Amino acid sequence: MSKYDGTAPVAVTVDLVIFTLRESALQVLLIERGKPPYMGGLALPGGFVRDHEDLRGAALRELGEETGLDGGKLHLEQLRTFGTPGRDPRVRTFTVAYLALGPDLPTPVAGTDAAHARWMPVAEALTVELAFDHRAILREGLDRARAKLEYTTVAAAFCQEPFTLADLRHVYEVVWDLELDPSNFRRKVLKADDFVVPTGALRAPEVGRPAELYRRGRSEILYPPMVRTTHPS
Amino acid sequence: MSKYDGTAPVAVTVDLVIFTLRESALQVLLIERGKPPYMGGLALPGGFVRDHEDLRGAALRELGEETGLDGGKLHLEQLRTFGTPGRDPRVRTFTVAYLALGPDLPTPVAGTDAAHARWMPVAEALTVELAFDHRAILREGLDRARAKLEYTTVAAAFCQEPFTLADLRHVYEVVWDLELDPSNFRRKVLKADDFVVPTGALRAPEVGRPAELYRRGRSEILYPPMVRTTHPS
DNA sequence: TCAATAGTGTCTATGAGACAGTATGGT
DNA sequence: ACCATACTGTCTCATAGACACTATTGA
Repeated sequence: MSKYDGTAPVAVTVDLVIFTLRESALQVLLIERGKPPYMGGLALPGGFVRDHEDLRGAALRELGEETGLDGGKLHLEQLRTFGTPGRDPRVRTFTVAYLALGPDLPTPVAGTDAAHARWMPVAEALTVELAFDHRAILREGLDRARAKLEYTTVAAAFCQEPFTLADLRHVYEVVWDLELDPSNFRRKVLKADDFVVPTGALRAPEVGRPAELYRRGRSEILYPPMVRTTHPS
Repeated sequence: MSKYDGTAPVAVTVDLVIFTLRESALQVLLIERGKPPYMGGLALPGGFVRDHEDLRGAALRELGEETGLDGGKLHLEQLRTFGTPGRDPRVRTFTVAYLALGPDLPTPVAGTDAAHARWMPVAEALTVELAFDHRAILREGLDRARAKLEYTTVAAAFCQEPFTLADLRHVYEVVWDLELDPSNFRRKVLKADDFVVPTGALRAPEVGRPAELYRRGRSEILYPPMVRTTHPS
């Protein structure tokens, strides 16, 4: 039996991997750190969990502070907890990572905590140096997002309502970095139960035939799943 | 900017949802608590994360202490972190839940921390009262295990090597609580790339034709996935 | 021989990839 | 008229469910 009682000083934080689609690229929100350690370096947004706050609540609060947005409208899910000793040089810190997905979010507003926040394409963010173990967290967020497009309807979380099937297809194409056949994609999405619901309205693009508009349906799972591989043999 | 620095007293623990197959039932390891709170009540095994230990390491250590088994041979993955204020009446406690899967594990040995540990069918464990929020954690562990059988090869983690395809099929049948067609199951498993590898040996059952024996293959993902629904239409 | 389980083969329905063809807007 | 994109339909192939059939053991 250990004499351990968990009273050694530890800190618990939440860190956010916030993805959006901007300019046909998957982008992640990063902040420039205003204090040590890693002062001036780039990091995922996040902060301490407060006394009477649950984990999701802390994530929602940080989301609001960093993006100026009502987090209640975004998809938010817990990713994983990171707690390797030494990941924060100051004190033993456990961080509960969250993944947030949303449609083209506003550029963070000056005069708030988010003043030093900016969007960066994920492909680029994975190559630059990030504070702490944030690169690994980002990597896991990306893997999770990619995987979840397959068997859930979260792709629609990237779309501003109402949206066209082409909008939705672009989400898959950008996140998975491949091209999908428009007609097969359409057949699959419309056959799936309550993935999207038609509004009856149309949207005229810059060129070409106007497209039907949809909203997100009630279903959270996508069955049969969308397949990423063109015959993995 | 918050004046918060995370120095309020908090504890970080790991809790384990350990599943095995015993007597054709999915069972979970529970301990009888020897101290308050919930003294005498049933709970998931777990304990404090130590100073120089990472989260997975803490989970492996607890696994060894509770089951007397080398956790390195089991499947172990992080489930989710629970930290709602008040979930532990003593102090703000965050618990990182882990899911462990293994073949028919030994009954915990007396004279260790595991002296008050016992296996209980999951169906029953979900109906009895458990300490803290352990029922919710157990529920998530079950959901995760069920989901992962679909698109990963973890089902084999429940089988002692070498095993027959019938053994493997029983895992699916017990965890999913349904019956699968033996021949279609066989075709699917053998067609999947490196799910199982033949040993060439046979095992004679109590009755019937001897079955070919297999070991776990290298693949962790199962593609195409095993489907649970008989045409969800 | 029968009972019981392992393993093989086949028919059919469904769904995905490929892609031709039609519809509807702007210029 | 033409172009670009939305949408529809069709052919083919791969895979899953259903299930008949054969194989191999012990009683």
